Order: sequence, then structure tokens, then C-alpha cells
Amino acid sequence: MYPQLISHIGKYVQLTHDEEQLLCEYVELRQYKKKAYLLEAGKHCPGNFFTLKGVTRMYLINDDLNEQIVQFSIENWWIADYDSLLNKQPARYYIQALEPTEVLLLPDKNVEHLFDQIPKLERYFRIMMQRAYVASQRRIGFIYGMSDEERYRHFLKLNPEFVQRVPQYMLASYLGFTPQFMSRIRAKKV
Amino acid sequence: MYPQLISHIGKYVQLTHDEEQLLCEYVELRQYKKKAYLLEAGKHCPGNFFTLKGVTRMYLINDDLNEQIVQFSIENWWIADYDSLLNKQPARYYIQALEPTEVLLLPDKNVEHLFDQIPKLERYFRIMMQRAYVASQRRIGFIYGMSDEERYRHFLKLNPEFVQRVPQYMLASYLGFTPQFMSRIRAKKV
DNA sequence: CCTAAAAAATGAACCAGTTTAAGAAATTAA
DNA sequence: TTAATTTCTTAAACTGGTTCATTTTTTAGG
Repeated sequence: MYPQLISHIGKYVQLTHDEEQLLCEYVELRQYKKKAYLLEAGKHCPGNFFTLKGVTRMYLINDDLNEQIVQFSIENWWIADYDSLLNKQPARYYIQALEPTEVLLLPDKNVEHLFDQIPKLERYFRIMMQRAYVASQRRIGFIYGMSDEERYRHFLKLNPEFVQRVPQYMLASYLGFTPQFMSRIRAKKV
Repeated sequence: MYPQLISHIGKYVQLTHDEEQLLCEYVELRQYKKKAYLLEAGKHCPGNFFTLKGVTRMYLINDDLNEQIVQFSIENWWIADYDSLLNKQPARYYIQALEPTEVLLLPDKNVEHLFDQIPKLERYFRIMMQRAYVASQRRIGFIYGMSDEERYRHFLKLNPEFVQRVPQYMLASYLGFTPQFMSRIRAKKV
């Protein structure tokens, strides 16, 4: 049993004890060292990862051969290349552990069969997808509505823990500007 | 019965005739003149809109008091302020008809009861949310991976119909730059 | 069909953020 | 504990895209 997962799901839908049991048999515990890859571009995404402990980043290599981070995940977040899962195609993204990391993998294989057995899980994942979508829409709003500097300060205010856990140049990549520019902003802070 | 909706759903899940019937009783046909609002910021989003005919834009007013378009919808797309729906809070966005537009409203009220009666609908909307999320993630990738000019040309190539149907300054707003800059790009095309 | 209003185009001055380059500081591995 | 590597900082020159002001074209309605 994985109480951390069960309790997260419990915030959205009420599973019976049997359903919890069934789900926990279905998921798979995986551990990664720092810098290890949960997923590499070109491979098929094996399923949906729930972070128990640690931090990961999801990124792609863009046309200029730079790494562009699209998302981080920390404890109690789901992360996956949903494009790869939905359209059964090779992943575009890398997912990499930035600390020693422990995740639960919900394999995509037969997942619809699992959902047939536990329809409440389908609701749970509908809500997770909706939340992810809303977060992503908000991010687009921030990108267009704020200057890079405002967006940096805003991110800092909302996610102070984060800044301790990931190197600054990765934050710069996530926020869409250069480490040099970030350094300039930080120097200004006085 | 609304065959256009039923056939769209049919691409993802198989409903029985009774289920189709039940769903169609649940949705509500609405018609809007050009420039009419399906939703205004500050009000609660009444539910999920499925476009039968026409075009709408979804936008917010940013800190500089400019309209920032976050999304368009055309035939067979769902559109809503999912943040408002999910968190039962007033909408941040406006949704406005750009042509005479006909939509089906799936009211949010009791929608979970409807999903209990037709669990396959929950799967359908999970998939819709996942698709929307993927699209939104891709858009963030484009924003960071391409210059404004590249993004404009890329959008044109993928959505040629669109350019005929919406004024250019709205496209510029959606793509995140000024109408003046867009004009410059277009002039260059020779 | 004509006019007022809305949308699109143009040009010049300007600025937020990039690029390039070099060095300093902090981590990591051995 | 040192060498190697990764991360952070600083500064000057540069550029993609904005702003402001004006003109031209298109659209809608009486």
C-alpha cells in the first residue's frame, strides 16, 4: 500500500479499501539516482509518474539545441509526456531526476481496463488533467501578461521552496530567458 | 438529438442510444450574434460550450488593460473557463462570438450526476482535457522555441482557414505580439 | 450609395532581453 | 585536498520586437 498516493486521491474521490488495494497492485515503485532519466525523448512514455520524493524536470531539446524546461515536478505531482501517452507515439520530452527521486509509475498498458474496474479513478484523472490544463493556461497568461523580470519575481513569491532545490539556470530555462539576464535581475534586488 | 455532438463523442467512446438520449436532454442549445458574449469575466462560467457553428475567442484583460487572447474555438471544439468551473470561482476570461455562433452548453450544475449515470462520458472528458493540456503544452513549447516571426508562419501553415475568419490584430494578440509587428512580417513576405 | 467607424499598414525612435566573452565561486569526484 | 566540472556573475555590443504618431484601406449601416 502507498498511503501517500491513496491520501492524494482521497482528496478528490472516495475509493473503497478493495479499490485502493487493486490500484496499489497496479502501480510500480521506481527509484532514480540524481541525473537519471525517467524518460528519454524517442522512447515511448511508459505511463504516468507520481512523485513520492524528490524533484524532476521535463524538458525538450529545441531547434537551437538548447534544453528548454517545460515543467518541474515535486512531491505529490503527476508528470508524464501526455502527448506520447495519448497518441501512442515516441516522446518529445526528457524527464530527469534532479535529486535522488522515488516515484510510482502507473503504467499506461491496460490502464483503461483499470479505469473500467474503478470508474472513480477516471474522474480523479479527469480532474488532474483539468488542473494541469488550467495551470498551463495560467502560465500562458503570465508569459504574455508580464515582463520576464515580473514573471521571475512572481514565480519566486509563489514557489519559494523551489528556488532552493533547483539550480538557477534551470529556473531561467523554465521561465524562458538566459542565466545571464537572471543574474542581472538578482543583482538589482538590492 | 444533436448528431454533430454525438458523432464527435463517438470518436472516443461508444454510447448506447439511451445514453445519447439522456445526454441530449441535458445539454442546451444557445445562439449568439456577432460580438455577443458567451461568458464575461466576473460571472461564474455556466458550463462547457461545444461549438456547432461559428468562431469564438477567449481573452482576458491584462495589467496594461489590453485584451490578451488565450484561445479560439471553431466547430467541434469545447471551450470554457475551466478554472472557474473547477474551483467554483468567478471567471477571469471573456468568451465572445466573432461570427453568428451556435453552441451547445453542457451546464456544470449536476454534471457529476450525469457522469455517474454515463461513466463513459467521464472518460470522454478526461480525454478532452488531456488533449487540451497537450495542446497547451505544445503552445508553450512554440512560444519558447520559436521567434515571433517563425511562430506566425507556423500558425499560418497549420491553420490557414483561421486567418480568413478572424481579424489580424486578434491573431497578433493570440500569438503574443503587436499588430504593427505583424504588419511588418507580412510586408516582408514578398 | 455614401459616410463614419473599424481595421490594417507604415516609419522612426526606443528598450527589454540576448549574445559573446571572460572570470569568479561553488560542487563534485577521486 | 586538489583538479575538474558545473554554476553564477559582470559588462559591452547588439537585435527582435514595441511604442507612438500618422495614413490608407475595409467594413457596416442608415
